[in-house]
Amino acid sequence: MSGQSNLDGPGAAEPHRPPEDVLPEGHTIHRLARDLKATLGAGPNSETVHATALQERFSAGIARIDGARLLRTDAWGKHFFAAFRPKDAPAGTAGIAWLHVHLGLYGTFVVGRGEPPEPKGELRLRLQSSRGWADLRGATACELLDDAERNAVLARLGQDPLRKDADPLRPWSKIRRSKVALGALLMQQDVVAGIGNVYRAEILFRHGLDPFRPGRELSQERWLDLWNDLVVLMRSGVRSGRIVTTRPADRPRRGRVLRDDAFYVYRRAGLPCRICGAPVQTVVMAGRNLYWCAKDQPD
DNA sequence: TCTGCATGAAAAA
DNA sequence: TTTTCCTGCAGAG
Repeated sequence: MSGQSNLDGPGAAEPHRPPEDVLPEGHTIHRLARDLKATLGAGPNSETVHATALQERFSAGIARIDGARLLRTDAWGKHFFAAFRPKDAPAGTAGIAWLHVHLGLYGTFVVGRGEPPEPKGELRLRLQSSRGWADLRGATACELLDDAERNAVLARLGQDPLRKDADPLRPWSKIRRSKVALGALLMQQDVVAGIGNVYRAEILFRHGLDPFRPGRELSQERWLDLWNDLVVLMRSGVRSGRIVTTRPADRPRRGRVLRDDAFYVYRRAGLPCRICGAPVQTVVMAGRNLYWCAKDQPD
């Protein structure tokens, strides 16, 4: 759970509980970038933002963006960036300070309008304007970067299906030569940025692909099919704030998708496959639990 | 109350 | 490949 916003519901100023089924992968971070900008306000003439680092150990230098103007927000894969112009910085692009956040496994960045709730628990960073607030907890990375340092982070990342200018042939040039299993390749952020353990399992199922098959045995046509599907699924994830990969025809109930119906194989070890009824398999691959159906993923 | 596990990734070995 | 780190929750007892 993380990167949620409560912009959609009524009473948005109230502290809210995140939906149980929010699983932060790349879509969460893109949604966060959008919500944070909309909530705090961003641009060259926007009001300044109050930044409070409540765990200085993880937030060295954050004081520099206290009273700074938020210019814009951005996401690449699972990395969140916010551009600030500090009070003492000259006009132009020089002196821009980038807040870089990576939520890791436990991080949450909760955004809300109106007055923020009383800070409690392990609050790491709070951003606040007259319009709203954003509270960060538990993130792996929370730091200020200059342009060069930000570029170094971006240089380590592969193409992000959620970015309009993403080129699927760039990851393909790695995959087509790789002996590494497809299920491991998809988790490598320098191949495709933003896929996490849920999208990995689900996209392989949707395309009938054997997670153990080496990348180089995949055809370009099937790779592009997979990529295009990823774009659709992840964009839907940004809109709804949750991951749903099952097709309506494969769900037992109509209406709002229940958590139990949202996935084909993720966390369904031992349960019957929605298509063939065979038990869903699980094994640790690339350090994470992989789920798949041996019968429906033969290729 | 205690334990283990979870959406991640860097460091250590 | 294994360990480590950050937090919150569910399930066991």
